[in-house]
Amino acid sequence: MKASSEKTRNFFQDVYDIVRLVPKGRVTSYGAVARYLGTGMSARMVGWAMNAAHTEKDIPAHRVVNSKGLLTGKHHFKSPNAMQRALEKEGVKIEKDKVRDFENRFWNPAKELL
DNA sequence: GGTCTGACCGGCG
DNA sequence: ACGCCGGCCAGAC
Repeated sequence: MKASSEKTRNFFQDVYDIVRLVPKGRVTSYGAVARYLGTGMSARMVGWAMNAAHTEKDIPAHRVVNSKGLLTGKHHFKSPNAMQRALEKEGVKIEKDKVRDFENRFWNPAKELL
């Protein structure tokens, strides 16, 4: 039986892996990743994992937004505009801190990684 | 070992 | 349309 510490470690690992798999020009939501991991409603954990991730790991956290397509995590980046700039650089248009055509740009791990 | 917070989500007034 | 509320999980003090 694996220790609970290893379990949590997998949780972070999974989040990193999924975010890394997000193709350019696509965005995903914390809730979507959370659901894919089976955490269900605990989408907050996903964002939390990101906080530790984007600083040291090469995680494109800028491709992860909330269910509304809002760049909620931009304030946690080196610069608040860094996230928006990164997304626009990849072809994602941002309008007032929210992703344009969010539903169209949405990348569902549970569906794409099916 | 108890308490608080956190890059969320969905529901309700 | 907007604001407030609880819920849920895991880590930090």
